[in-house]
Amino acid sequence: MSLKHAILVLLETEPGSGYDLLKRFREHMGYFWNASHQQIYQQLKWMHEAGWLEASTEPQQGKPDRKVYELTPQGHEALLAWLAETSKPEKINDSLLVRLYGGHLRDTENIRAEMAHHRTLYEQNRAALLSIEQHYLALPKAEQQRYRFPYLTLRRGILSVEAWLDWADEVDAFLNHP
Amino acid sequence: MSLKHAILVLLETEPGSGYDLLKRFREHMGYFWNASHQQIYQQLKWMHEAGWLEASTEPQQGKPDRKVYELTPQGHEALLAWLAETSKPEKINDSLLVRLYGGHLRDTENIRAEMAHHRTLYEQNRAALLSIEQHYLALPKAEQQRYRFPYLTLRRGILSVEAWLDWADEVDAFLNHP
DNA sequence: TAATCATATGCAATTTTTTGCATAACTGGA
DNA sequence: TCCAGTTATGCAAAAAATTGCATATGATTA
Repeated sequence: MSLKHAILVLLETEPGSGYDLLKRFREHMGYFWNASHQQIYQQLKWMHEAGWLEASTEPQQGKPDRKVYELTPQGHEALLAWLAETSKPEKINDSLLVRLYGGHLRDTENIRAEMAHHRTLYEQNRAALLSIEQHYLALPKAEQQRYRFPYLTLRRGILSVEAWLDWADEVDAFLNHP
Repeated sequence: MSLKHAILVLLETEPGSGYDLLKRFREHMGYFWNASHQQIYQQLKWMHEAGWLEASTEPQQGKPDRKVYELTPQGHEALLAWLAETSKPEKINDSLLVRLYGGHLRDTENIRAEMAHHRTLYEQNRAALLSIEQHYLALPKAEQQRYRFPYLTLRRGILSVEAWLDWADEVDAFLNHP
């Protein structure tokens, strides 16, 4: 219900194309928001038709034209209205945990392998997030002030990934002492 | 894509009605799986038509009949096939963080109130999870062994909620020292 | 040199989820 | 006694997300 609003937040900071948004979701919001390119282009189309966004076409040689979107006053209004709403708690659907819940039906080796695979992904993710944090902490105070809210979301990502890894340690210990 | 499989896992442990499943999701899987009653009844209908489930109708006086579902051999097969698949990382879409990312457009009081509201929910959740854990730890060893996989998912819930609360402390400190 | 990855966009069909409505009785508290 | 909550199920429509397909070029790498 709020990919539209996530897009509004990103475009309010800086105008961009669908592809730009895809990269921003992946690079800066990967921990708390995920969207496919199809989803993004669909929503941009809808938002443009609804008058939330204005599009300007940048011709490029050899490649399809880049469509750069930015907020209209109506888009800005829609964003402020959404920010004023009361939010519902996050809806979590984590299939890894469903699969572990049914662990008695599985081979322990299979569980171990799945955990190891996810651990690798989480460790890569942690490294990426910590590197972004280092970059932020090296900024002058004025710049830090500017990115203070994105930084808070980054901290959430870091604490969350670390909690996952702590849990994975518990699971490994558990699987080794049945 | 896997509410069907979450239902299979629950029904494999113990047959039940749609309403039973709703309660089990809420009470035991609330941390990692959420589904509405409409969604559950729709999926049960599909799964029954697909031959994954067998239904028996328990007449009740005054109330609509209770339909108790249990796995057919095909349902069991579908579950095992799903458990053997390699799983994708969890898809997280957390609107609270999108809203915080755009915090510069908001009133600090509004952010504080939203955080306080979610904190209350997480604290209640933590208390509930810790109480289930105490219950588990009081069980005789044999019973603990039986519920070892659900217990691992419970630990995930606990670590995860605690990480959220730690983060909320950071956010509060941050909002008080701008 | 072939294959893959990154850039850049989009349609169409299907599946999944959400929202709104509908029914009906029992139970506990203000 | 009324009101809210719990038990118990479901349909229909709309919105959102996924999957599969389609196009086209430039850069890197095996």
